[in-house]
Amino acid sequence: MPELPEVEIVKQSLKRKIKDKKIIKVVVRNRNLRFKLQSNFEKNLTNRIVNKIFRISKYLILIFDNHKYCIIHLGMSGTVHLINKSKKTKITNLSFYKSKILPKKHNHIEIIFSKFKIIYNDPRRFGFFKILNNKHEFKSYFNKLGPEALNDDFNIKYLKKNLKNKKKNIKNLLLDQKFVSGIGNIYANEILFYSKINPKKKAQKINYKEINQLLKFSKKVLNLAIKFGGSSIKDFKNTKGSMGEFQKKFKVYEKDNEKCPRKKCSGKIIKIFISNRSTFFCNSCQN
DNA sequence: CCGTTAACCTGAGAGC
DNA sequence: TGCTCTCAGGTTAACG
Repeated sequence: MPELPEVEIVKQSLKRKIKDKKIIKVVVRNRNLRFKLQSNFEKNLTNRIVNKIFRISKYLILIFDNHKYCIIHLGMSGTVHLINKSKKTKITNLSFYKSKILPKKHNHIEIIFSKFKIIYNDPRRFGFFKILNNKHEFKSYFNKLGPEALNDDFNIKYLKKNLKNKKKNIKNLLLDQKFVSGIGNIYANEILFYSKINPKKKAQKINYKEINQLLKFSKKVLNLAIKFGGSSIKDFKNTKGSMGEFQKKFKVYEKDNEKCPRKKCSGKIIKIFISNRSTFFCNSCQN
């Protein structure tokens, strides 16, 4: 699920449900996520009240009443499900996989509250949960991340200063979380299309006009995706408006062989691989 | 220091 | 039907 907009939607949904609620019990079925789950994980969460829940780039962060932190990363295939205890109804289903029924064998963690529970499901196990003991650990954990794409410190000054010495292509740079955090493969492709920049272009050759375009569309595309509830989210209830439909707005992602969506462009969307990641762009207007 | 590649995992879909 | 191969929204250790 895991680019910034999808994680934001998960956060919003969770926040409404679990803020100020007490965790009664934690059940772990498989500790072998991307990093082995800490042995004191269950103990650290049990009987804790969730005081705060927020997001940093692609990470979810919970702060408990004892001032400890739990950070969550969804990896490639991690999904969070809220299930009401009484009716056994699934009130959210943030599902990457198209199958309606979630394979139970990948329900690795259950966090149980009094009236409902949260299930973490992750077939590929690239996601992880980690307890941080205090503010210092929290700060040092996140200081390796670059500015978040939606934040004010991802700005013209930052790009002017930091693009000129980068020899790698702009697409890889947008995916580099140490350079800018929150953007993943879908939105990197989309942002470059809107900005009319070839994904193979060397970052140091990005000119001033393109810097402005990149900034403008990074923020526009991510905000629009949040507005539409992220991409590929199904059965998403308890939210306002039409949600989880941004995949219908894709301009280039998985649109190879289609005509360029720009009316005045006669180009075609082509697919290439850049560092083993699928890359989609118009062979005419993204030069 | 830099940039690229391989590796971590499972499941879906294509091709034979 | 079943086998093999490729690909998937992420990150990072290891390498040149």
